[in-house]
Amino acid sequence: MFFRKNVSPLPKPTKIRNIKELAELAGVSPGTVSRALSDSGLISAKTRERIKDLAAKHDFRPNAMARNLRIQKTGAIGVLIPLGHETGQHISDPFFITMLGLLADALTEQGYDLMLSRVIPSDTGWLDRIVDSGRVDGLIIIGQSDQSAVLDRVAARYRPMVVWGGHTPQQVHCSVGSDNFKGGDLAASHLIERGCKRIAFLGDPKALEIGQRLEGCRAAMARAGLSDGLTVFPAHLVAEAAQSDIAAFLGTGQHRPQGIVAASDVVAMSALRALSERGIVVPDDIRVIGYDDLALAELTVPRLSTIRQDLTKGAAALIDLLLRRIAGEDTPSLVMEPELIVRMST
Amino acid sequence: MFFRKNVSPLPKPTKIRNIKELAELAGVSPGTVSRALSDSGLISAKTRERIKDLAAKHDFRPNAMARNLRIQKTGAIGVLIPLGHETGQHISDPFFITMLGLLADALTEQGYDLMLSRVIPSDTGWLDRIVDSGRVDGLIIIGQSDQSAVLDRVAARYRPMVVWGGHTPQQVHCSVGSDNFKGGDLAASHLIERGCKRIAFLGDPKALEIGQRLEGCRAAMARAGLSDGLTVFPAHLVAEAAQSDIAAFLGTGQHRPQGIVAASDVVAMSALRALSERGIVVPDDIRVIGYDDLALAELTVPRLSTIRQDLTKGAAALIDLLLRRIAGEDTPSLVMEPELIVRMST
DNA sequence: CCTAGAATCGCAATCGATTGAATTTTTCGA
DNA sequence: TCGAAAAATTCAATCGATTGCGATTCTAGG
Repeated sequence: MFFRKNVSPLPKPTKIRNIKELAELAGVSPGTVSRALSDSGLISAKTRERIKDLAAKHDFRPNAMARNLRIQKTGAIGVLIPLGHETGQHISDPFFITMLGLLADALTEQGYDLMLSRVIPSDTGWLDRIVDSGRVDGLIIIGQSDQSAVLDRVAARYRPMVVWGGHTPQQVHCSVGSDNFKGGDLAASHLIERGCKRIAFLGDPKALEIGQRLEGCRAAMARAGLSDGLTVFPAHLVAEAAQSDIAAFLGTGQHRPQGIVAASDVVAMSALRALSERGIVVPDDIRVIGYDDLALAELTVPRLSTIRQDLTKGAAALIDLLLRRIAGEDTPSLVMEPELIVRMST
Repeated sequence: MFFRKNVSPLPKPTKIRNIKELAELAGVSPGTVSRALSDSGLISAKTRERIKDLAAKHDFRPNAMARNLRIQKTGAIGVLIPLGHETGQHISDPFFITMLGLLADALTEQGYDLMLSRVIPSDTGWLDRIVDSGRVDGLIIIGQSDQSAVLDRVAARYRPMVVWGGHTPQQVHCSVGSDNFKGGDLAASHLIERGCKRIAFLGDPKALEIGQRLEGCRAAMARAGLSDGLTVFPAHLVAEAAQSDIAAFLGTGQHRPQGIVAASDVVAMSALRALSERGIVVPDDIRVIGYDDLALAELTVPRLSTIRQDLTKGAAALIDLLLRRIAGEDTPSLVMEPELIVRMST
């Protein structure tokens, strides 16, 4: 590890620092410049063009902070990732980047900046601090984690906030997500159809969404008269940890499950590898189904069957609802249909 | 897909909107409140505590925009992901989330916000616009992509900017990254040692870093007298695309390579699956080595040998250098040693 | 009890852009 | 050519917090 010098930079000609300087350079008042730059109809076309050209020539752009203060808007949307149910979790989860990428694109398109924060809720006021800081015009929260209470409390006083995750009848906050209960049901039903009688659920049900997926599995098992066949293993979402946990779990010889419902594709991937290393063949010996249908699901060996959540549609909905809330509207939550994707692992 | 109503929210008691209101409520001047809240020594301990308590009781936090304007700082660092060499690329690459997570943690710890932007450089002024918008105190750019010229030009006038990626002797901008040439050399040498005489390089060398890795491979091959044994296949970083490309490439029967150097772990993953589906056994038939050593590399079947870049150290260095640049220092670039990690795929 | 000097606190300018109201300039019909 | 309406521009207040400087209060020594 060593340092290398960079070629040294060049100086630069004088620059316009604010709207006032640009104004006296153009021989008009600051107000006129402001209106010209913002395409106000109150300015004659010729001076507007003149000022715009001048601004372009000096590549001047009005100060965003000053504008924000006056307008009382920041032009930024906060995207929060609460890591409550899993302290010390590093988001190695590709789910986040997929969602983040979609949000970043859509927000940029709408002219908003994206402020990213990972929050590890130490106390109950973490969300209030962010809301009251006045740094964002609205908030998108990815996953309730185990913080539903906090979300509900804040949602009661702060409108421009939308949450990706599960939906419960009594919740106050506006959410977007797939029907996790139905998704879990779909997954378990699929395994049952394939002949599985003993099924393991891998995932930590403390997170709202995952708990709902588990309930869905339970319902499917009950319907099939297999209520006793479901085992829950609260595998962590962290890939490395899940790895050894799953291996240990599957070591329980004769009661080995015939099917695995993983709480996410990443957990499923961990399971696939653990199984492969123990010489257990998927899907012949054990069938595995994931959740999310990330791009990764196509890359596993064998290709992963999974429950698809349409993240593209989800991201679009999150932003649509948020913008409407910023505009003052009171929007309902959105629950999307999950879809069973059958590939090679079941 | 359907909507569900949320429970309606409650009203709230009157709230302090600014420092002035808090001041008259406390019977002091706004200036005093400001000083009290910012722990200025010019205020007596008792009034300071009194005001702080009052602020806490009304959970009042001074407006960030106003503060920013006055202080001439935003408290935010921009993180940019240029997607130049690959139009339409969706960052499904776990590399980004790994880096982003590390940066988010470290920046939060330093009291900075993180503003994320994905940029698809349409013209040559994309970076100037961001710099001049005045929305951030500094910039971290992840990967030069094919935009080195733009980076150099802007670096000449804008100091608080650090780039993750490759380093060239003539570059103007400050960069942090591993020695890609040496990394490529390491990868190819390892395969050569294992007996490979025909090696394929998978990755698009238009991106600076990847081009350097390729050069490293070339050097290793030349040293071993195998200059003719290297084939380059410009596989896209996009997982799905890489998939079919790689499969097509490996269909070229008798000249099939004995080893594959993938430009990243994600590309390597694609290769592994393509091989597996064609019944080609790794490492017996073909050896595969990746680059990055992401968490994913532990989850592939078989576990992926790879060239490790210490992203934790890298992220820390990016931020350290950036903060020093913000403070006015002129920092050199940092080149870290890559490390060969041998697992099961070679 | 008086006063120098330190400890607190208030006053008012400032950051840079926006915008309603006032003012000046232009336009155009009579 | 005059004057009123319309168009263009200027003026000045405002957003909310920070901070140098001046004013006031307090402390303590003589």
